[in-house]
Amino acid sequence: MRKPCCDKQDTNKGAWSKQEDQRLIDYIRTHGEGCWRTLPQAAGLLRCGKSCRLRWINYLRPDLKRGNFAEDEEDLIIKLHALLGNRWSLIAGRLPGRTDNEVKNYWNSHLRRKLMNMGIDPNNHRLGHSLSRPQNPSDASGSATSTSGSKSHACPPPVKSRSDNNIDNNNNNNDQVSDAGSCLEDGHPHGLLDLNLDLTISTIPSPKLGIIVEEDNKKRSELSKLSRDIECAPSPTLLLFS
DNA sequence: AAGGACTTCAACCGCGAGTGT
DNA sequence: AACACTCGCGGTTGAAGTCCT
Repeated sequence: MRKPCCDKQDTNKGAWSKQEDQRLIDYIRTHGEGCWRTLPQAAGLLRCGKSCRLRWINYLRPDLKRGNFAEDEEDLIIKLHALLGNRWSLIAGRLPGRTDNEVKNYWNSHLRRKLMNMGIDPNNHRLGHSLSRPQNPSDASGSATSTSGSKSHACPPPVKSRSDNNIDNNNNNNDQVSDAGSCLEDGHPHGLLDLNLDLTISTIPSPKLGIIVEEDNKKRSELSKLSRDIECAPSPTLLLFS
């Protein structure tokens, strides 16, 4: 049924060359983002649109802040993960210059382990006792490699809902924000947590970022909406980092 | 110095949502 | 209403780099 996103035999795969990067940058500079399906041909790239989009978003965008995560960014990711679970794009939306892929990788390679070292279960942000039931036998040592890390969900994602619509789908529905075991699970009656949801590292003002800021505001309102619906016990990490 | 184990991160894949026809 | 198509997301993979013995 679904057409493949690209004609696989005619496309390059793997690492991008400098020339490819330059072509993509040049094209987007003159024509702007969007229409990823037709972009590769228009830009003279032997890549599928998806690949171009990913390369641009995760690597070439001029507003990207590359390099190590600052401590406040780490704290914010941990807080937001406690709140939102593995919604990397939402989390990244609160970190100017960071991408969902970057945040996801950083979580899996650094922050998971950091939390585990602190005796906090990175999946549900609770202290000790619930610390990782091993997801697979080989992971029982507790060492979190990035790959096994991303495979594991101590609190398995419930019904998979890609859109954040279920954020809006309120009330009588436990899986509002339950994937990856945010603090909303585990059946305890929770008191209302006074979460500070203005969880954003201040944005560097830039005219180029107009669209991004607008997008960010959209996500912010989603998040605020979410916060209204949330009843959540203070998770240890939220307490630790607040 | 060598090579195996482990870690990192760019890139790919498959799926679901949204939208147009 | 049903289908086709594009876009965006989260999970996963694998090459390259680093560490350890």
